[in-house]
Amino acid sequence: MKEIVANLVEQALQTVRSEAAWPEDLHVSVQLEHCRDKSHGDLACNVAMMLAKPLRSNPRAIAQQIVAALPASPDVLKVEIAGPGFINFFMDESANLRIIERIFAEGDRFGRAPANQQRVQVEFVSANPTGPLHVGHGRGAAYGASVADMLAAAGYSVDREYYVNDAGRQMDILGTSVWLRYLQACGETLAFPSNGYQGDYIADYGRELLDSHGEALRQPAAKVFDGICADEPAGGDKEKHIDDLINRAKALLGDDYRTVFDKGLNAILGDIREDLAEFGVEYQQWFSERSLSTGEDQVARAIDKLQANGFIEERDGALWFLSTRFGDDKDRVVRRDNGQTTYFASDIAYHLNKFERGYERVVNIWGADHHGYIARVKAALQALGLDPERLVVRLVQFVSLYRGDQQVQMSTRSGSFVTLRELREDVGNDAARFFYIMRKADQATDFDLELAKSESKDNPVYYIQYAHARVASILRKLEAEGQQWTQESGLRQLSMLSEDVERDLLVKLARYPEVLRSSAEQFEPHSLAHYLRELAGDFHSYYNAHKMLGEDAALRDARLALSVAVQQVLRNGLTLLGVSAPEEM
RNA sequence: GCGCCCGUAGCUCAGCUGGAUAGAGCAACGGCCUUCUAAGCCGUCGGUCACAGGUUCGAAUCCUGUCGGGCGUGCCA
Repeated sequence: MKEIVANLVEQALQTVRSEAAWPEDLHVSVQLEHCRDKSHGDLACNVAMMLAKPLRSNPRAIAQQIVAALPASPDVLKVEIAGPGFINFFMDESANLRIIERIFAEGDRFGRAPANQQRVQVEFVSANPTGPLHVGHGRGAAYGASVADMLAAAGYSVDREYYVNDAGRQMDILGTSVWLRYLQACGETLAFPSNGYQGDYIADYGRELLDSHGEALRQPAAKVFDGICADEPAGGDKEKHIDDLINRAKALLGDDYRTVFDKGLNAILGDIREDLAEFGVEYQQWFSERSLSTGEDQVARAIDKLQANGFIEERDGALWFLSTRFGDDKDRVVRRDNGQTTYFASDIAYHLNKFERGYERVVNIWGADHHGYIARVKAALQALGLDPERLVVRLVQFVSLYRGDQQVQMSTRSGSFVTLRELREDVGNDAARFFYIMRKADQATDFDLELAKSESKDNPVYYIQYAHARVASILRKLEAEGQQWTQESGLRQLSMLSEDVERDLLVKLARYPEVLRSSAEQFEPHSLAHYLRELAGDFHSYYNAHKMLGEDAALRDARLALSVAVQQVLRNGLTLLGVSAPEEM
C-alpha cells in the first residue's frame, strides 16, 4: 500500500519537476508515514516541507502543485493538504480489504521479499569452546538467529556462521585440564590448578578418555609436576603454573597431546552444537580458527598483505599494524617479539577470508565487551583495501536473570553461571527466544524467569501465542457445530467488514511486510516482536467485543477471514523469531 | 584520562532515523464470565522526554556543554 502511494507521489514529482523547472541537482526522497490520528488519513507525506527550503517557497504551495499533478488511482479515496504542508492520503476501503486475499494467496510467504541476489553472512555466538553456553550466549544466539532469519525473509541469501576458537592458550588450558582430570581418573593424586577449568564436565571428559584410551596417556603425577612453577594457593603464580603445565603436557604427550586436546574440543563443541540446535539455531558453517594456519598460512598472508600495503611497522622486535592511520586509538601488535601471531592477527585473516568468500555484507554479532575491537577490525579491512562499511558489527549487551524481583547471582569465575540449557529447560524455548529479543540488543536487559513462565497476559509470548490459538479454537468450534468455512467463502463476504476495529486490523495486517523489512534492514527483531504484541492485542479486543460465530453466515465468514489472516501473520512473525505458533494452549 | 552506550509515566520499555496532541505493558483504582479458551476484554489515574544552550517551518530524535549511570581501554584469548 505504501509502495502504491509512494509511486504516485514519485510520478507527481516528475511532472512538477519539469513544469516548474526545478534545479537539476535537486533530489528528494519520498517519505510516507502511517498516521496515528485518523482525521489525518491513512498515509502522510512530508515531501512538500522537505522541498520548501531548497525551493525557497511555501510548503503548502508546493503541496498544492504536487497534489494537482497526482495521477488518479482507484486506491486513493481523497487527498488533503494539512497542517504546515503534509499531504494526507485517505485510502479506499477496498484497498484495505485486498490485503486478506493477498495473505491467503501467499500464506507462509506473506511478508517475505523476493530474492535479491545479495549474499550476507551472519556470524554469531562464536563462544570459545571451553564450556557450555551460558545465558549471555543465549541472547547472542536468539538475536543472531532472528536477524539471520529476518534477513533471509527480506530476500538476502544468508549464511549463518560460528567461528570456532580452537587455537590459543584458552584451548590449551582446556586440553590440559582434561588431561589432568584423566590422570586423576587413572588414580593419580594431584592438585588441580586453580586456573584450570573447574567444571564437572571436564572430569567427565577425563573419565571418558580413560574408557576410550585406557592408560595409554597416563604419566606419573610426580613427573608431570616436577619443576613446575607453584600454583597461587601455594604461594606461586597461577598463570605461570598453568602455562608450565601446558608445556609439560605437550612435552610428555607428544603427538598424543592432540588426542587429549581434541577430546575436550570436540566434546564441548558437540554439546554447544546440540544446545543451539535444540534452541532452533542452525549454522551453515562452523569455521575453525585453526584452519587459518593449517595448509596455506592465511594469517601470515594477511600480515604480508598489510605489509605490502605499507601498514606494518617493526618495533621492539614485534610487528605492529598501524591502525591509527584509520582512526583507531593505538597501533596493534600482530606478531609478538617471540614470533607468535596475536589473536587480532587471526581476526584480520578471518575477516579477509570472509570477504574472499564473496559476501557483499558481513554481520558480526559480538558481546558488548568486544566493542573495542570494532575500530581495529574495520581499520584492518580498510588497510586491506576493503570497504569497512561492508562489515556491520552489532553488540549484544548482558543479561541479568531475575526470579521475580530477586536477582540470580552469577559468576563465571566460580563456575556458578546459569547455562543456556538450564534456562531453556526452566522457561522453555519459546519464552527464552522471545524474551531475549524483545528488548533492543545493545541495551542491558533483565530476564525475569517467573514472568517468562507465567501463563498470563503479562507474558507477551503467551499473549501472542494465545491470540494464534484462539483463531484455531474458533475454527474447531465451527467444525464441531457442523459448519463450514473456506478462504473462498470468506473472501466473498469481505464487504461485511465495516467496523472501525476491523478496518484498523486490516491496516495493521497490511503493515506487516514493511515492519519485517525495516526490522531486518536495521537488525532489530524487537520491533517485529512489538508489532506482533500489538497485533495480538488488537485481535484480542476484537474477539472479545464481537461474536465470531454469530447467526449471520455472511458476517461470520467475513470475520473468520479476517481472523485467519491475523493468525497467518502472527504465525509468520513468530516463526521468524523462533517461537512456535500453537493451535491449542 | 580517552573512546563507546544510556537517561522518556511509580516500574519495564517503544517511539518507524526530524513531523501533527509523546505511546504500550506492568503496578494502582473501577468494571466485564448462563454465549467461540477470563491464559482474555473495557475504563480511570499517571510526563518539564536528565539539565542548559544551538540548528529550522518543526527536536524525545541532530550538534555542543553540564550532571548522573553502564561498559571498554593488554606484545590475553
